[in-house]
Amino acid sequence: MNSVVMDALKPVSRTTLSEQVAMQLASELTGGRWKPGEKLPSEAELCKAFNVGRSTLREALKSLAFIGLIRMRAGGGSYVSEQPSKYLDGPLFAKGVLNTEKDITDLSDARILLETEVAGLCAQRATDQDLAALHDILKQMKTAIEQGGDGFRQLDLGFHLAIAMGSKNQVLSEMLRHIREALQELITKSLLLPAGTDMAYKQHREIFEALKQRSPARARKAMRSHLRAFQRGYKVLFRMPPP
Amino acid sequence: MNSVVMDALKPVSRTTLSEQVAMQLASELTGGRWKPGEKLPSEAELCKAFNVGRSTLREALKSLAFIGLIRMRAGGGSYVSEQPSKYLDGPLFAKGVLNTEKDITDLSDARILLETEVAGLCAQRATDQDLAALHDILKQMKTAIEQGGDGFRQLDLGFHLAIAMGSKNQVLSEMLRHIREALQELITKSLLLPAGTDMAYKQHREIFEALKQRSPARARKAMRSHLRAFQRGYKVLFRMPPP
DNA sequence: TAATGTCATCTTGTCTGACAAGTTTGCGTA
DNA sequence: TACGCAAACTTGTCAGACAAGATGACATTA
Repeated sequence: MNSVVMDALKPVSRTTLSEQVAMQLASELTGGRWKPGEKLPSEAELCKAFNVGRSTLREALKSLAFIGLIRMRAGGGSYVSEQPSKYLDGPLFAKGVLNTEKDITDLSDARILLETEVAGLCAQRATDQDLAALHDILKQMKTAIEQGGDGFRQLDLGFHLAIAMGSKNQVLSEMLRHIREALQELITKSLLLPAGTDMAYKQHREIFEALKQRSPARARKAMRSHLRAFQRGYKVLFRMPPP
Repeated sequence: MNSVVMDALKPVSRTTLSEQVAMQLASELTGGRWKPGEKLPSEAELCKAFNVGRSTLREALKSLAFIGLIRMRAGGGSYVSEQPSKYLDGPLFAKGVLNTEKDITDLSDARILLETEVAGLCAQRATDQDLAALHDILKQMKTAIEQGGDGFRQLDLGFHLAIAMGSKNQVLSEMLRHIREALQELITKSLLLPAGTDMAYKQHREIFEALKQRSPARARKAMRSHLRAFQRGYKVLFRMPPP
C-alpha cells in the first residue's frame, strides 16, 4: 500500500440527524432568533418543524443544554439561557472535575494573564457609559462593605465583568467568564479572609482610576497586582507553596 | 410575600438522570479511566452499569460527543477523543456559527494576545526537549517549502502547538487550540498567499531563536509581529478595513 | 498464499408509544 | 377578589422495534 498517498486521504465524516438539528438550533440561538430568557417551542412542535423523532430532537436539545445554551425544565419547557455563550463553554468547569493543584494554578495564571490584558484593552476602548457603570459598582461596594453579607461578592463579580465588557472583545470576555466560574469558590473564600474586602475595594479603586485616565499601562499594572494578591490569598487557603 | 426574604433564597436544582450520567462519565473520562482513543463499553453495557434506559444514556453520550469528549460512530462504538479537553471546549467553533467580521476580529485579537503571552511563558519554562522538538519542526519546514503541498500547514500547526506545550499551562494551551481551530480556514488561506510560507518560516526562526535564548521579551515581540503579519494577511483576504 | 467477497453479529441512529412527574392555565367557588 | 383545584400541557424516562453502519470470521478466487 502506498503510504504516501494514504497519508493524504482523510476520513470522511457523516453527520447524524441529531447533530444537524443541534447545529441548526445552535445557529438560530446564537443568531438571535430567540432572545435570552425566551421560551422555545415545545419538543412536539420542534419535532414537527425539523421532521424528526423525539429522541433525535432530545439528543440535540440535551447537547445544547449541556453546554449551557438552553435550560430545560421538566414540565415547564425549554428556555434560552440568560448568558448564552456564542464562542465557548466550559461544561466541565466547576463541576468537580478540577481538583488538582496544577489545575488551579493553571487556571489562576490564565486568569491573571487574560484579565490583565482585558483591563488594558478596557482602558483604550471603554465608553463613558462603561466607566459610569464601574463607578456605580464601586459606590455600591462601599455600602456593601459596611453592611457585610453576601453583597460584596456579587459586586466584585459585576466589577470584573464590566471591565470585560469594556474590552469590547467577546471572545476574551467569555473565556474570562468561564475561568472565573471555575475559580468562583476560591474567590469567594478569599473574600472571607480578614480584611479581604477592604483590600479588594482599595485595589478596585486603583484599577478604576487607571481606566478613567485611559492609561492601559496603569490599568494592566493595577489589575495584575490586584489578582496577584488574590492568588496569594487562595494559595494560603489551599496551603500551596508559593510559586 | 416578603420579597427581602425571597431574594435571599435560591432555587434548588433538581438534576436529571441523564445529567448525572453525563457528569459521571465526564469525570471518569477526564480522570483517565479510559485512555484517549480507547473504545467505551457499548450502550447496552453502559445502560446496565448505570441502570438507566437507553434514551437517558444516549442523551448523556450525545452531550459528551457534542463537546468533543467522545466520538460516536454508527455501528462502530464510541471512543474517547484523542485530544480530550479537560478545561474548555468550543463546540460552536468552526461550525458555521462564526460568520461576522466582528467574530473574526475578536478571535484574531484574542489569539494574538494569548499566543504572545504563551510564547513568553515558553521562553521561561520550555524544557530542552521542547526546544529540540521545535528545532526539528523548523528543519522539516525548510524541506516542506521546497516540496510545496500541504506539508507546511501541518508543520505550522505543530510549531504553534509545541510552543503552547512549552508554556506548561494546559488551560492556555487548550484555549489557544480552540481559537486556532476556529481560525484554521483563514490561516490556511493566508499560507497560500504569495510568499506566505517563506515569510512564515523566517518569522518562526526568529521566534525560535528568542526561545532558545530564554528571552521572554524577545519571544513575545517576535510572536506578536508574526501574528500581526498574519492578521494583515487575512484581513486582506476578507477585504476588511485595517484596524 | 494473499487478496477479495460474503454473511452473521454487534453497535449505533432513529422512530414510536407509553407513562410518570412537574408546570401552567383557567375556571369555579368561597 | 383571592384562593384552590383540576385539566391540559410539557419534559423525563423507559421499552421495543427496525434500519443502517462496522466488524470479524469464513469461504472463494486468482
